[in-house]
Amino acid sequence: MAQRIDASTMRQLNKATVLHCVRARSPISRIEIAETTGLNKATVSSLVDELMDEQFVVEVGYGHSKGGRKPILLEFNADAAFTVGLDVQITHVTTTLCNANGTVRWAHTVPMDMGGTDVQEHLLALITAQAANAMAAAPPSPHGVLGIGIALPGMVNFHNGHVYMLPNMGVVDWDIRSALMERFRVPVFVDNDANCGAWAAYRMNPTTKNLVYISAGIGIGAGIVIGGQLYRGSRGVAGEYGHTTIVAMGVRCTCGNYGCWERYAAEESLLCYLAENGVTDFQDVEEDFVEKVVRAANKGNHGCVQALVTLGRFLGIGMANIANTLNPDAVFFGGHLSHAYKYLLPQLKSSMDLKSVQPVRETPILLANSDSVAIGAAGIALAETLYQSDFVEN
Amino acid sequence: MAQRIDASTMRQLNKATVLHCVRARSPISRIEIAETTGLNKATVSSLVDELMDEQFVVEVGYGHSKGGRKPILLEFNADAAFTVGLDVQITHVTTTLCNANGTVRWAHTVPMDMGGTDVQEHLLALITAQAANAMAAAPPSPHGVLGIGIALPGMVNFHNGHVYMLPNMGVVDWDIRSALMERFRVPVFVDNDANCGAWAAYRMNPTTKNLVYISAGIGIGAGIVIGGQLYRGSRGVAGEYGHTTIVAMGVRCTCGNYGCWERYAAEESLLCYLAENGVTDFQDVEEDFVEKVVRAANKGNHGCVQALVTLGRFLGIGMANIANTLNPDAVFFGGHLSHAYKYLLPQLKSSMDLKSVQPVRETPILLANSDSVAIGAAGIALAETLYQSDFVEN
DNA sequence: TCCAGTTCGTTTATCTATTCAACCAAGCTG
DNA sequence: CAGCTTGGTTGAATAGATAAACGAACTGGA
Repeated sequence: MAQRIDASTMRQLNKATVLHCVRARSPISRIEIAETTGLNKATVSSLVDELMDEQFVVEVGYGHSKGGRKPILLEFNADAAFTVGLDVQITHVTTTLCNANGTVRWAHTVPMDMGGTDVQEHLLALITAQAANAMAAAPPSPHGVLGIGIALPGMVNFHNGHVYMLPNMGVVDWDIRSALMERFRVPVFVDNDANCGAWAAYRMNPTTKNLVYISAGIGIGAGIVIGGQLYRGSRGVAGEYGHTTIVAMGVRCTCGNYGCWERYAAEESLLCYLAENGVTDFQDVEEDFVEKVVRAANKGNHGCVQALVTLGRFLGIGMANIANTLNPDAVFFGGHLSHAYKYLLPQLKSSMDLKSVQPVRETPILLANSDSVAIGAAGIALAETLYQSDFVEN
Repeated sequence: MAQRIDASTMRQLNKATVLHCVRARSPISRIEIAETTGLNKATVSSLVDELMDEQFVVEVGYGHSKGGRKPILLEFNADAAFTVGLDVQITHVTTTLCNANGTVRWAHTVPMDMGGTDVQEHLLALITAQAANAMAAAPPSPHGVLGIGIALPGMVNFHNGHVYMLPNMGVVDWDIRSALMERFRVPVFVDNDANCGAWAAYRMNPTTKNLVYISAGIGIGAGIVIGGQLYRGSRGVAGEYGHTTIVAMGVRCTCGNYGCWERYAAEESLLCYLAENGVTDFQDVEEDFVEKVVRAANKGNHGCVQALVTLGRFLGIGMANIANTLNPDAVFFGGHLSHAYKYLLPQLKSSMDLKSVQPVRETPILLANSDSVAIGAAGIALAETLYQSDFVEN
């Protein structure tokens, strides 16, 4: 229950509103904040004072006079606090140090050699070492590193920090969050990689309050942002689009069912389509598989182009399904396969146009930033630690 | 922007919290409210006073003493206000008068004869007459009838009150809300029938904060409740599950695409499956089509049973897709086809079990109440007019 | 029957945070 | 430089929540 409001929570909320306003519209004067938020200018002054004490807001100079005293311009001091974000993939781990605006201040990628004995111990050691590096790289700041966010390629329950399953890593039922919390003095958060990507997409496009981030690679997952908040579902596993049926009675999937989307639109599917088109250069989904296919297509290899077109068509079917059901402001396309966007995007857009109901036809499909998963992981840690300035709407 | 909080909004919110508490836990004493909400008992007393002035809360007697003064028990006065809800279907219109708890106090169903000349004028006249009847049937109450909610079978934008399209009625692009607002002195709200069903399902199961209501009949639509709020999407057309592809390169749909879910799991599909199983008694989707098939199945007609099983299987595929992607607390099954639940439900459950990823396998599939759409329409009108007690969490 | 102890609910004083109005600061315009 | 305008601060007024004291009503034991 709770949800009661007393004077101090009222102030907290208003302070968050002011901070949000500064963040969104900086540089901005106190008067403008008062106008946009509806708060009295006296209140704004007092809240800004507090925020300046906490060094989240700084005065950066004067604006132009409109016939009277010049306004003092305020800005969000993004370097007042940092968080660390890790993107754990099967082949490598990317670690970023982001400031409170989600700007990357330090980044590092190391390969992942899963050859070891105990996968879990290996993962823990790797994550611990990388996060420690990032924390050490943080410049001096008033609040330091607030937390660590970790994106994992599998089913993860954010709320309890449990891994349901990491396919391709052979990990099942693991309380990774507790294991990591012991190793750091700052809070640790774990989430699905697609959720992290979705969060990054939202933070970079704050007006896009409803969006879906598709992570297409070895599998297909999605992160869903609704009303400016990550929607994780009742058990934290929303967004498992990979195993939705798009071809009833279709090809058998590793999950035991038939006709799953990721059986038709993931990396391994591309391998099939290549074979169907007479391209036999690729035997396996190796490290730079997608990039190599794109390079071949660029050189005019017709089979590669055709395979990519087929893949795009099936990817588009699933995306149209998403547009029809969730009617988001935009769909972001990420994951390893997004490196082939040049060939895939036209197919995706045409599927969206053909397959979706009229009002959602123009749903934009946008290419996600390649390091957005790690940035999003850091962003989730930020949102969870820094007071919920995101609780407050635009 | 806005979202600022001052003393009076604080009080409003706390008042809503108290009302919510009374509604959820009645009969309840002031002390218990203070304990569950965290508010001070003096504050609770004062807020309860106000709510009693407004007659939303009444004292109903005394509770048992715990060794001291007996607590005064409070209850929500559900009959303090009413709303009207209409479920407009192709064959008939159901009108309900509901109190502030969503309890039906008056209901009436009239057939819809679409034979007339101007469909829109006809609809307006019918809706106006029925709603007026319902309002006249309202018993005397302190707040009277607060608003009217109308569930329409098609694509509707709740926010601007526009109809995108009512298939089977031949209506396109119609500002029905404005037309109706002129005719009443209370606010009118229009929404998709599935959204109304979803809202009713939520109000009857307030702990089920994330749910999907499937309306399967001539077409298939869904209403989505996320975090205790209806999710309508960016353009108000979320939930168009009927035209999601479940059989890529499958049978052609009326929408122009191939393999849409509602091509495999709506009423007309049942007709096909009947024919495939040698049942030729049914030529068309007439009034009581589904009921008749069920009756025949009950009498042991094997072809009818088989057809229903096949239908259930395809319905289940789509439901599993929903469970995988939205991971709701429950899926509610409504619409005309739900009359065949006896034959469909086992298939649905088995599909859910087979087709969905592990953590969502036990997602319950519940049969929706048959008059839930009209009740939900009234409920939406209530939520929009009565102060947003639903803004407040449990 | 009376009194101590307990619980429920109200009343009064205090505190916190917002707002309003007055005021100072610093610019522009003529 | 005077008059006006805008930006920002200060102090009184106000609204609402809380804490503590108090009254009401009940239980149980002597």
